[in-house]
Amino acid sequence: MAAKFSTALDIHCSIPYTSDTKSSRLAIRRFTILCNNSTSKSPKNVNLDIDSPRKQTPSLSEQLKPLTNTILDDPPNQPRILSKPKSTWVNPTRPKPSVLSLERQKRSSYTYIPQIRDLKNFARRLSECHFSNDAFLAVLEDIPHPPTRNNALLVLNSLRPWQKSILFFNWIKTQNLFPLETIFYNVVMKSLRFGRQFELIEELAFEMIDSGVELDNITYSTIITCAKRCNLFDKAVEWFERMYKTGLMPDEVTYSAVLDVYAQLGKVEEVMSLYERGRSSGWTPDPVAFAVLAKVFGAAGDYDGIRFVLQEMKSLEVQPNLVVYNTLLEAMGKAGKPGLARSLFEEMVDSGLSPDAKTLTALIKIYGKARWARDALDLWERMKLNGWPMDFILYNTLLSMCADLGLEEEAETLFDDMRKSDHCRLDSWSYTAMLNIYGSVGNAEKAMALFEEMSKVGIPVNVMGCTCLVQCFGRAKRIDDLVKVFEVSVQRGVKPDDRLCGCLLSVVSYCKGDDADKVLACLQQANPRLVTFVKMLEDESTSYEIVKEEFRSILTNTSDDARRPFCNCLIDICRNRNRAERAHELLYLGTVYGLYPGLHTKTPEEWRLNVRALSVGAAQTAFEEWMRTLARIVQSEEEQLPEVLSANTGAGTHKFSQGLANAFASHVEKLAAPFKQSEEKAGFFIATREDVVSWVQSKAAAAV
DNA sequence: CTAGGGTTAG
Repeated sequence: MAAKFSTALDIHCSIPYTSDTKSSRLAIRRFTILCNNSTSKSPKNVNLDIDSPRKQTPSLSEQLKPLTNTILDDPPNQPRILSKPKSTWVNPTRPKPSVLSLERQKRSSYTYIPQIRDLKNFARRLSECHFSNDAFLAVLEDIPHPPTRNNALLVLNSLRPWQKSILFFNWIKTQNLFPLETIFYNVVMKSLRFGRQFELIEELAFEMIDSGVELDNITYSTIITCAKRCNLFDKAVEWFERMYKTGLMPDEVTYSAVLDVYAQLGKVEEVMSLYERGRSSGWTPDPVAFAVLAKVFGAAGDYDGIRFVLQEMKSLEVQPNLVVYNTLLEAMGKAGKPGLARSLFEEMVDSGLSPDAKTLTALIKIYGKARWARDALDLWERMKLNGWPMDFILYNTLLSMCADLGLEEEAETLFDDMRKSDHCRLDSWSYTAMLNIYGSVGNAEKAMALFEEMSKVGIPVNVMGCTCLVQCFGRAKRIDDLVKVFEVSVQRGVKPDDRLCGCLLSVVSYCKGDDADKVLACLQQANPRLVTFVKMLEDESTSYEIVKEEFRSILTNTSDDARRPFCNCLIDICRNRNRAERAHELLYLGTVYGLYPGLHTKTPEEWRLNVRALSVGAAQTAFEEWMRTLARIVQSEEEQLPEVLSANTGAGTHKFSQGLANAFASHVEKLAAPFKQSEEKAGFFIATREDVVSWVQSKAAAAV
C-alpha cells in the first residue's frame, strides 16, 4: 500500500500549478484604471513634461507612487477589461504624456575599411596576449595601420575580454588623435557588460558626463542591462530615471530593457504601468516587449495576464516570433494550462515557425507534469521524425518526463543513447532523473547500481537523488542500504532538506522496531526536533496542548511544500502505532493550520470530502471524522443532509500512486459505511442521504 | 559578443 503523498515521487513530481490569479486581477485592474482614469485623475502625476527640459521631471518612482495610491482606492470588484487599450487623453491644457520616443535611435552607418583583415588579426593578437601592461604594449607596437578613428573602432569592436578593451581604450585616449565619441564608450561598455563589470561601466558613464560626451540610448540600455545582469536592479532603475532627468527620452529598446528589470523583480504592477503608459504614448510594442510581458505573467502563473498578452498582440497585429512563443508556452505551463500550451504550439507550427530546443523543452516538461503521456510521446515521435533540434537540457527534460510518467524502458533507452552520444553527456540531472524513475517503480537493484556508477564516474549525488534512493530502499524494506546511502550522501556534502526529511519520515511510518529506529537515527542527524516529536506522539502521556505547541513550532520551521507531507506522515505514524485519537488531533491541527484547504466542500446538492492530497492514514482519519460529524447531524437533526455525499480519492493518474483509492475502499468496507465506488467517475465514492441516514440509525440501534 | 532589449531543467 503506497501512501500517496508520502512517496518521493509525489514530493518531487507535483508541480505547484497555481490557480491564484490575484496578481492578474491587480494587473488587469491596474490596466483598466490606466485606460480610464487619465481624463479624471490628476494628470500631472502621469505626465512626463518634456517641453521644458530645464525643469526637472519627477523620477519614475515618484510617478509610480500616485498610481499605486490610485489603485488602492479602487473598488475591489471592478470587472476586468481585456480589450484593446484606447487612449482617452482629452485634457487639452496638457500634452499627451509621452514616456518613450517612438523612433529608435539611429545607428551610424557602416564604413568600409579595406585593411579589415590586418586589423582583425591584430585585435586577435591583442586579445590573446598576456594581461600585463607590458605584454599589451609590446603587441601594440605592431599595429599594422595607423590608429585612425575607424581603425581604432574596428579593433575595439573585436577585442575581448573586457580587460583588453579597457587597456586599448585607455591607450587610444593617451594617443589623443581624435575625440572619443559616444560610440567608443558604448563599445567598451558592451565588453565590460560581458564581464559583468558594473562598477567600471558606471565609472565610464560618469567620465562621459564629466567630459561632456553625450550619453545616448545605446549607452543607457547597456548600463541598464549590465546592472540587471549583476542583479543591481535599483541601479538599473536609477539610470533609467537619470535619463529622463537629463531630458533624454528612452526609445523602445531602452524601454523594454527596463520593463524586463521590473519583470525580473516580479513587479507585475510596475510592468503593466510602464507598458500602459508606453501604449498611451502611441507605442506599438514589438515582439521583444511582448516576450517580457509574457515572462512576467508566466512567473506569476497568471493565466489572465497571458491571455491579455495574446490578445494585445492580436489586436495590434504583432506576429509572435519564436522567443515570444517559447516564453508564452513556458508561461502556460506555469499557469497550469497544458491544453492551451498544446494548441498554442500547433498555432506556432501552422504559422510556419519551426520549434527549437527551448520550445520542445517547455512542452515536454508541461506534458510530463500534467501526466499527459500520449501527448508527450507523440511529440517525442514528431521530434525524431522532423529532426527538430535537441540539446542536453532537452535530453534531460525527456528523462524527467519519463520519470513523471513512469516510462522506465523509454528512459533506459534514452539514457543509453545519451551515454553513447558524442554531443551530449550524462550529468547529475540525467542520473537524478533515472534515480527518480527507479525510486518510483521500486527497482532497488538498478537504483543501487546507478548510485555506485555515479561515485565511480565522479558525479555527486544531490539531495534529490538521495531522496529518491531513500524512497526506493524504504519501499523495498532494504533499510541497511537506505542507511548506507544516506550516510554516504551526507558525508559527500548532501545537505538534507525538508523533502528528504519527509521521505525519511514516511519510511518511519511503515517500518517497525529496529528498522524504524535505524531510519529515525538518520532523521536525527537531519532534523532532531522531528524525531523528538515522533517520540512525543508515541508517548500516551503527552498532552494535547504540548502536541499542539510543538507541532506548530515544527511547521513554522518547515518549508511550505513539505508541511502537508509532514502532517500526513505523522498521522500515518500515529495510526500504525495504535494512536488513532492522536491521528485525529493532528488532522484537526493540520486543518487549522491550513494544510488541507478544501478538504470538505458543500453545495446544496452535495457534500464532498476531498482526500486526494492525503496519505492513506490521513484519508482514513478524515473519513472517520466525517462519519462522526454526519452521525451527529443525523441524530441531532440540526441540519438537513444533501441528496448526495461523496468522497474523492482521485483516480491516481500516476502509474505508481494508485494505492489511495484501494486503501480507501477497504477502509470504507471495514467501517461498513454505505459509500460505493462510482462506476462512471473514477476515484469517487458516493452515498445517498437515505443510505447515510439509515446507516447511522442502525448503528445507533446496535449500540443500545 | 562587430555600439543597445526578450526564452530552456527536480
